[in-house]
Amino acid sequence: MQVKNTKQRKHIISILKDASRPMSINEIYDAIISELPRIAKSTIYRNIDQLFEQDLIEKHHFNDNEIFYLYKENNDEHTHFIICDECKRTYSLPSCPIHEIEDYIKAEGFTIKNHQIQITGICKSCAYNHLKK
Amino acid sequence: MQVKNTKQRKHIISILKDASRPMSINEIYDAIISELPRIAKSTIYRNIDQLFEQDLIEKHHFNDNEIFYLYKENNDEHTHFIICDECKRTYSLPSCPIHEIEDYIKAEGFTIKNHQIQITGICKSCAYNHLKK
DNA sequence: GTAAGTGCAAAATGTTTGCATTTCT
DNA sequence: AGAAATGCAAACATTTTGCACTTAC
Repeated sequence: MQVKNTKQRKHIISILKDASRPMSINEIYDAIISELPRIAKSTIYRNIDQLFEQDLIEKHHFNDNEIFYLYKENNDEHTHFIICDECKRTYSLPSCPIHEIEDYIKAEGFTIKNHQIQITGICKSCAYNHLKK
Repeated sequence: MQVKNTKQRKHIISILKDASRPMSINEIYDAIISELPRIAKSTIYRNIDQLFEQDLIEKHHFNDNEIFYLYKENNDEHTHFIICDECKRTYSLPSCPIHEIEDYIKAEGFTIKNHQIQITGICKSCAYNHLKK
């Protein structure tokens, strides 16, 4: 099945590429609607599904039901992030912790397709600000 | 606000306590329906919300929208899970990969409050079923 | 007795699907 | 021209809400 490079698709990709953080369907929709006022949300769903199938984007779950999508190219070195609950700044991890247990998982006959890590807490500078108060 | 120990609540808690893996709303519903045929799903939603507020259960997201709930008491040893994209069965990890990098994170002055891991893929038996076809 | 919780139905959300039409190639 | 994608509306699925009734305390 051949993928066609429609203007809707181009817009969606360009929005995801420009984003420095994972975006939800609604955020993508809001970002695109001014340029393509007639775009249907189903078009975004279908494109997102396709981009995921093509392994061009990754899914990120944060708090609740909403799923956020990140263009993989923007996460080349396979970085994971820790997020400060207060200032929402992200800090990257020096390595992928999953790597450590990959062999075990493989040995169990499980093939990893995807993985995600969320670490939240309080960063150094927010903790410091607390002390000052 | 006082929490009442209704039979619905007791059943939900007992199902979660008996479960060795995180369960979805539908799984809880299916497990309970034979004993309480008139229970409404909204009752389960409301109880789950309450249990979460009370910090008795934790939420686990895997790849798609469904959220799975695990009784905290059952996860004392701090287990993480991997889930098969196909059969949705969960398998537990032998150790917490975050532990490995905890020292690094602490050294950076970051205090971890919470963390989550999602690993998805295809399990041994689903892969085997593919081969047979 | 009273506040909290339940069941039910309806509403609100979020996602998917069918189909006629349009757009890429 | 033909396959793939779109927009729209309707279908589906999931979660939340309003309300009269029931239950735990």
